[in-house]
Amino acid sequence: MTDENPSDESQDIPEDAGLAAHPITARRLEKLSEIRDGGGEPYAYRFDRTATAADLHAEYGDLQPGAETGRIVAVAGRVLNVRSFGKLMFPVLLDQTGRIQLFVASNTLGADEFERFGGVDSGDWVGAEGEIITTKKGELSVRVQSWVLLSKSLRPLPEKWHGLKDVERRYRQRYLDLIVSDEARRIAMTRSRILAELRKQFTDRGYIEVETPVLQSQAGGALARPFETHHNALDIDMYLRIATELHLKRLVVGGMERVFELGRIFRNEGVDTTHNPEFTTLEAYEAFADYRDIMELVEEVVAAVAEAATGSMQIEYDGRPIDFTPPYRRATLLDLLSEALGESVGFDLSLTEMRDLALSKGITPDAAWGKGKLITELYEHLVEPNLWEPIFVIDHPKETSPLARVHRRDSNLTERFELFAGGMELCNAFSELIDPLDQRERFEQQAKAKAAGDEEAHPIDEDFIRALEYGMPPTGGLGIGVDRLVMLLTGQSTIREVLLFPHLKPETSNRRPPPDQSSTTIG
RNA sequence: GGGCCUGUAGCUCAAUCGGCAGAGCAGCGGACUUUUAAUCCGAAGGUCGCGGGUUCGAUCCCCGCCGGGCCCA
Repeated sequence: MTDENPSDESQDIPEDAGLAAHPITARRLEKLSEIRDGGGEPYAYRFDRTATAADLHAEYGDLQPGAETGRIVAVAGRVLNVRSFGKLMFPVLLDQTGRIQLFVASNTLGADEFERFGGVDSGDWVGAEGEIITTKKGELSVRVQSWVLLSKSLRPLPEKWHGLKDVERRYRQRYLDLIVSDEARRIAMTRSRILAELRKQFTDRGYIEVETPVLQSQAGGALARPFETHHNALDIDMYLRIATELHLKRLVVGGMERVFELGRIFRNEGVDTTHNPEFTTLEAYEAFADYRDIMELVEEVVAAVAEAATGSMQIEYDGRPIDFTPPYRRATLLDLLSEALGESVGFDLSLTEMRDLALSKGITPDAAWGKGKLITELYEHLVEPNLWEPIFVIDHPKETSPLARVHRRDSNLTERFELFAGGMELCNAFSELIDPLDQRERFEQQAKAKAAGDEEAHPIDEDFIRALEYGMPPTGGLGIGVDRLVMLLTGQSTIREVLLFPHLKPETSNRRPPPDQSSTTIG
């Protein structure tokens, strides 16, 4: 969304006048003019790089101190800091692959070029060409024979040793975080590898990757509040999707037997360490499969992704080991609950008995809750917090699973599973509900809840029912919470660390007081 | 939504039981041809998040607001 309101105070970071107002940035503006006055260009158009930092360390990492290779390379990167001596400088360059030191000597470069290099500030982008050598102390370096300023930096970098600690600024100005934090770069790279491996796993199995609408006139496929927006030309309210489920299933109806979508969804709810308003899911649907087939699929995919991300199926999270080697334990929700309670619980209990049980565990049941909801609440309170090793929790109550197919052996239950690991729900999957008449009934129940004030209740999607009426093959479906998977595999305890740009409240200026309402004139 | 913590120099952090706000690093000036947080000398650098109140005097106490973190619902 763009904000065209010119009176908005979002521009609290000083532009030109502000940079001139502070000695550090003023000096850099001055250098910028000096470069231009001397006929130089502080912002280059391109540079021919012949080696990255990682290339050099891989090829020449074991040279002895004082080595000369005779090989000339051109490197490029951001100057992190410059250790400067009288006629020598040791700038450290950072590129996407890592660091490489430059060796800048007056007698190699010539007095004039050496002096010009003296004007380089930390943060500047520089390209340099020279021989690969090691210094007396053995540091692999490029002995600069020629260099070019690629981009002048006008702001100082955070301190080299402590880096950027201010969590808020690390999120708001992720570019700075990426410059100074190896960990921030590592997480970003690992996330990319995880996404790539997920894609590979599904495409290798014959799944077709598709894209379905983000903007919808009705948001379905999950129980959540959507973001609302408006289509001006059509003059209709629209919603951002809260799931990709219903469109993907339409595609299965259309005969696309294996489809998946890896994409962003949006839920209008609170923000905490595991929730961001927009997040990434992978949903996959496979015709002729049931939830047991999907469990096998998930085991293989998760294990492969763990291996791709960390190099191993055994990882550590929050100081505790997790082993992603298949197969994973499978247990029904009712068995797990019974185990936690020390007594057998099931739908044979009366509603009253179950409400009393809930009350005795500190849960205050809502009048509208049926047995299924009570069981789910008890399970969430007593079982979920203790799940750690990968486990498939299976056969959830029908009442709390409006999109899953009824269990073939128990009409109170559905054929559904959730994969838990490291205390987090990673996947949710079902034998999909393909009976259009059953689906309509489920929707109608949701409509009643909605009428009763449940804002997260599912709307009736007539076209989806119509699609089912044309006939959907038996299908197993799956949703993976990609951000949580990334958290687990990168060892992060908050979702904000695995999102490059996590949601934060807008930054507002505190430089000026808010407009005085009494003096505001409204036309 | 509730509780606790938090915002001070470019960065990382001190301090002031209410009385001229400090350090390290960075930056600036100087010395230095092999550094690895280089070292040494010197001079600088502040809207103490924003607004109000109490007070002779507020960065500190009180109220409100804004942002952030953690825990709980």
